[in-house]
Amino acid sequence: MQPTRERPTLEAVARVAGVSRATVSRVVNGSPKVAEPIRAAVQRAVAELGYIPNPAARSLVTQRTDSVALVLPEAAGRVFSDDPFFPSIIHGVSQELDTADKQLVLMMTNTVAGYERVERYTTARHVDGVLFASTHGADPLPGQLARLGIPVVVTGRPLGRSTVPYVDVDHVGGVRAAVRHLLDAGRTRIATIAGPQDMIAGIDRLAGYRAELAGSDRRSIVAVGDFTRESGQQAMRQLLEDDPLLDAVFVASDLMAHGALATLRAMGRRVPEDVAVVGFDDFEISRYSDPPLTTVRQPILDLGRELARQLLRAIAGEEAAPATILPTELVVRASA
Amino acid sequence: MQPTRERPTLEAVARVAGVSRATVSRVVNGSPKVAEPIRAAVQRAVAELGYIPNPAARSLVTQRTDSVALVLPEAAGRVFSDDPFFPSIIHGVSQELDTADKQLVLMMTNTVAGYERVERYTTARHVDGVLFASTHGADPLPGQLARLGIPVVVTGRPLGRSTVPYVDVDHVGGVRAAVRHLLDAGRTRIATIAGPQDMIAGIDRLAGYRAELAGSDRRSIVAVGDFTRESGQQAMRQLLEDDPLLDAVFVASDLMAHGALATLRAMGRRVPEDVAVVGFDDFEISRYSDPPLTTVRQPILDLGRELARQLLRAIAGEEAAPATILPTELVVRASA
DNA sequence: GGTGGCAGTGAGAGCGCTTTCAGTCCGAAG
DNA sequence: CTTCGGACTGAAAGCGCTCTCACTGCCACC
Repeated sequence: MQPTRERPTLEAVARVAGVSRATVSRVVNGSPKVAEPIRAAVQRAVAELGYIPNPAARSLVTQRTDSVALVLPEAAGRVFSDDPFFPSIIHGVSQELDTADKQLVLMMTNTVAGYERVERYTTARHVDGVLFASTHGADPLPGQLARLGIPVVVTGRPLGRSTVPYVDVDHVGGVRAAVRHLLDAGRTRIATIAGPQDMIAGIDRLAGYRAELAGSDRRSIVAVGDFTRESGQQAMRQLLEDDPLLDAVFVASDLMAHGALATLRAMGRRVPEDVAVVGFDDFEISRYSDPPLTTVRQPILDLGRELARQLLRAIAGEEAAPATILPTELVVRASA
Repeated sequence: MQPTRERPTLEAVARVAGVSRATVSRVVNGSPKVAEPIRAAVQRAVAELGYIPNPAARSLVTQRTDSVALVLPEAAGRVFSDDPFFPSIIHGVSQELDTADKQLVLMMTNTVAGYERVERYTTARHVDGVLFASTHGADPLPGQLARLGIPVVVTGRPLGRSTVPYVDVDHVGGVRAAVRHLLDAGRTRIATIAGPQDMIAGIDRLAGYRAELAGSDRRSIVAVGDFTRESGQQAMRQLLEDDPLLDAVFVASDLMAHGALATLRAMGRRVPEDVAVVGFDDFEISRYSDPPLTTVRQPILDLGRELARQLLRAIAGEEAAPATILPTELVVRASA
């Protein structure tokens, strides 16, 4: 429409303020070595012209972009159906980045092509650092970028030996508390619906279940799901078939727990009278299920924030902690 | 760590290929006017050096950034608790942007400071265009940016007279179908839980309810919520108090509908025998409620995609459609 | 055998900013 | 009254890329 009014440049501001470009630059970037009256004059000129620095020009010379990428695997529907995990991560990351005045570039991938795009984009130094959330298996990209000297932080302890800094929650501790709760309540046949065994969250939660059970004389009864509601439904059926007399089940995710609840209801089991159920996540929805779900709370928002914080630290050149573990906590409601 | 190996520049590639920078630039950008043998030589050099163009340098001269911003209001918890609306929008936008090889910069705001950041960032031409999702009331920023000549598209018909292009769903049509369904089933006292009246979605859905009811001899019974589960619970109590004999309720969002379901259960009403309930959204969760929720499906993913598509069109200089309306559809399940 | 025209290529001028590096100007010290 | 140092300021060199414009061959045409 409008002939896009010329955006003022440093040059223009310098002219108006009667100083050199260098001085304006110093004022804009808050250098301390500018005399007060001149600083004021420049600021007046900046305000008058509505000057805003051109980010491209700036990053061309500074080699910084003041933005970071958050890479999410766009795994089969999981990402954004009704699983609030990624949204919370995004939210947390965004909050933290805001305070540092950095931009958030979101990248979702599943296809090989998309993967390559991420690689190109990040190695092109289009961003100052990269965050990876919830990668399956042993993803090589984080390590690869790290080796190129690009700051990287991932969620979840990496599988295999990787030296990439990560942030995770205390899966094992949370699960053990959950299973202990079940044991303390006198439950004798405690089953579990585990998560995918190519993700650290799935692996660790199963390990926690086994570890706590090992201290008792109960045997383990295991079915595996993929964190989705359907898989929880399915796995619960399996479990009931394997041991019709089970009286408790620890489910490795809230969504699967809700699936399990549905199956139990369909099979005529009362919760918690016949079967106690404990989940893992503490999603909002679990406060409203019937019955409300006892679950292990993991601080996902904080996970996102911590993730960003560590990356910012690395970008600033500080040594990032190689590992940060956030606490989990059992939230007791009606289901167990 | 590693002394960040020098990234090769155009210059380096030109030297290796034995041509000028201009020619390399042409090859990299796919200009057709380069002789085949030279093109091949350049491509070989590019591959050999692992050359990736510096985006900052490029956008400094082209005035393009190949990225667009998506602005979300970080309204009181709503954004990312367990409401999959924004996640779906993001997902849709992201998909469409991917195919155009553009980057997605996510910006969340609620504070005035954040708002100003968005303004600075977007007017600094840090992005090629801006998408706004679900703004409350008559937000001035979209119009303001549009006036600066920056491509903008918003979700939801803007309140007030604004000329900003928008994408929305057919709220009224969907609601009318829902209410008609209730009427056809012989329900006589049909109430509604409306959404916030400072959002077009809230306004239009209430209008649809009134419009359809106007064709019958039924009177309207209205309570207002804010799209959250809690407000739905609350509003349902209100409604039951206002008219203990109501036998149906159209709820303007699925989350509120689930709240209403909880209240109805608590008050001893059977659904759908005593009270029929219809929601609006068709979130994943509504397939699993007890009973499964009859609801109006709105294609949120498509909304996001269309949003991005319109913006890309505008960025490409094509005339964007001033308004795009996506269809809604009644999905009948057990609750009505 | 000129003259045009065209396809392909290269030189060079920036895009708007940061950052040395070399002053300039003063007050303090000798 | 020099001399020095400190505190500022400005000139200018790029950062890596695109794109105009001029130029070189070459072929077609009269």
